[in-house]
Amino acid sequence: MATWNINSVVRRTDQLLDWLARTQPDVVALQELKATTENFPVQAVKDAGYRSLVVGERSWNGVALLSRHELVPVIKALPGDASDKQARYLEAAINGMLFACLYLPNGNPQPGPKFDYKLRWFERLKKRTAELFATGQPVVLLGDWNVVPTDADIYKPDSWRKDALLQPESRQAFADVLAQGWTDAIKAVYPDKVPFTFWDYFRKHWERDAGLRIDHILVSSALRVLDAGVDRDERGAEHPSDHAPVWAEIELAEKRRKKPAAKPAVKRAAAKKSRPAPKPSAPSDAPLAG
DNA sequence: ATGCCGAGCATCGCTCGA
Repeated sequence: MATWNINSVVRRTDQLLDWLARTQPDVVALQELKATTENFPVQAVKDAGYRSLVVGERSWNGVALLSRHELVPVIKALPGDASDKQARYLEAAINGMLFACLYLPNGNPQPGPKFDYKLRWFERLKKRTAELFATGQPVVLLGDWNVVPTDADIYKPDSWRKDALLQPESRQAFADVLAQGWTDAIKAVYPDKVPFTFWDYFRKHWERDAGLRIDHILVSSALRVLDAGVDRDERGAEHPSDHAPVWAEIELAEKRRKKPAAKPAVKRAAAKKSRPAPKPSAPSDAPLAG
């Protein structure tokens, strides 16, 4: 499975199709479609082997879930404020698991009404994720969280200190979600030095690997993370999104008791940890996504 | 303090993103 803030699905349909064909994730969460539901490339995605569930919006926002398997809609908006019409949240059931695709408000400039909206949205999200975790069912939260969780998740924290993504309130809200019991998939695989997921278009930040980690995959306690990573090559492509896809391989936690033998996927994850993070120009890790 | 880049559109100048 994977999550990708694609920054216009119309502008980058070809890149999306190439990436799907190459990496073949089972489930994909997309954010910042910048397209209405009608303008989403449903047929091209279908031809690539994926069903799609889209909550679009003209010009801004927009989220979608793609799946190779049957995809049952659960909710198409974050509960808690019927007046909030921004297309930022979507849940679907796939293969007995629940997938939530979220695009958390950016919140800049800060302070101000946009930051207030971000924090209110986060409070609504915390309620929903607490409900989902409490079911004990396998649940995955994927998306652009617009939060740099700690100073270790950004190239140079002091240069972004006033940004909404680094504010103590934003970080506390993210920590509150994690404290419900979720596992941060990237952090689980890279406990020491995490890979970045976003590099803005300015000042050759990509070329300098001056990035941020703001796209996150959180899994519930019914699931176990086998491996995870970032498809950095997509950020180095022609006319790229400013975000790279983040992927994770998971399995049901109960499987561990049934199959105690070591799995190759686990070995691969262990080997990956011992390597230094690749440079932007280096080929990305094998982009297999469960 | 600002623009830097890139995308959408009520398009050639603004808003938004992060």
